[in-house]
Amino acid sequence: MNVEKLSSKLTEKGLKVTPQRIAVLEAVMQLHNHPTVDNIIEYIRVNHPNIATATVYKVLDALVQNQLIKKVKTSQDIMRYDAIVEKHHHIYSSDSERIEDYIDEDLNNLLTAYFAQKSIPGFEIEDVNLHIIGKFKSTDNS
Amino acid sequence: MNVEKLSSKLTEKGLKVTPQRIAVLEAVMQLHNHPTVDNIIEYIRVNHPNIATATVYKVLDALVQNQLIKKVKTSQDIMRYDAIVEKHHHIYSSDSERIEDYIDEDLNNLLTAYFAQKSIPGFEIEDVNLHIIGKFKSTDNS
DNA sequence: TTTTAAATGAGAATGATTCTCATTAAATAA
DNA sequence: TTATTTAATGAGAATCATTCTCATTTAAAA
Repeated sequence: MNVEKLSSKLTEKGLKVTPQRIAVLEAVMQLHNHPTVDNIIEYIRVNHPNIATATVYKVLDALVQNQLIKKVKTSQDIMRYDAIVEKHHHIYSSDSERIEDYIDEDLNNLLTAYFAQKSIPGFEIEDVNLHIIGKFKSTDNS
Repeated sequence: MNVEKLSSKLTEKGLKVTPQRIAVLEAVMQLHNHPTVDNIIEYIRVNHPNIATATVYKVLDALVQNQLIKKVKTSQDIMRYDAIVEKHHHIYSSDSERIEDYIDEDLNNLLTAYFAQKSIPGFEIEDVNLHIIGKFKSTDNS
């Protein structure tokens, strides 16, 4: 995604367009493996060596607030981020920190239908997503 | 759950039975709201004022390793724990840190059936659980 | 342009978690 | 039961991710 498109995403949300915000947004989009803040900073500093750590954190917060990216829930105390806004689920490795996206329209439909029919008393559902835990069999990356 | 039962849970896993481990296990079981480590320490120190912070962390790790409790995935950088071992899902408040358990046998069956029929290439599923995000309507606690 | 309000940078501060290591205690063997 | 062994605990320091502060800079509006 080019700078113009990234800029317009920010503008659409009423956010000021700054080089730092472009860089962070681009980084989260390029780093497909649900990057940590460290991953993001490392990526950005190649082309943008002076960006402050606190700036990256503040930009990430702003992007999350405006739903341009999402936080990924983990069982660790470091935060990870996700640039995919399309409805999807996550596959978690049980023997590494690998997290993959899982897009499955049938599953979405199944869950939507299920909760259309079965509501939870005292609770208004806004979103549901499945966490799939297991082991990646292949050899390439884990 | 009494001390004998808690002890035998530890023994079954090959863990030494210590007053600290009993106390931590009991705390996580008593505190039903997916407590933070701080919640747990505060609870324990009432009857056990000298337990060290590091001990609580170490005991929690040991209990998680031995599957007597579970870590709860969150979008925050503090860890929360869950003493329920029964298969269940989680309801997350979108406007507070409240997390509730969601037990639904029909949903379990639906998901099991779905993934019995539809496998994920290169991945061996060990567990799936649903995260339900939304708003609690009631007034009591949120 | 000028103004204004917001974003950034640098480093200090915070706070959850981990580490270290001497001491203590649980489980096992005698 | 007592001695032995091995692991767990306590205390506080250390670490590390994240947040805060505030002076400076910059984007966008006037």
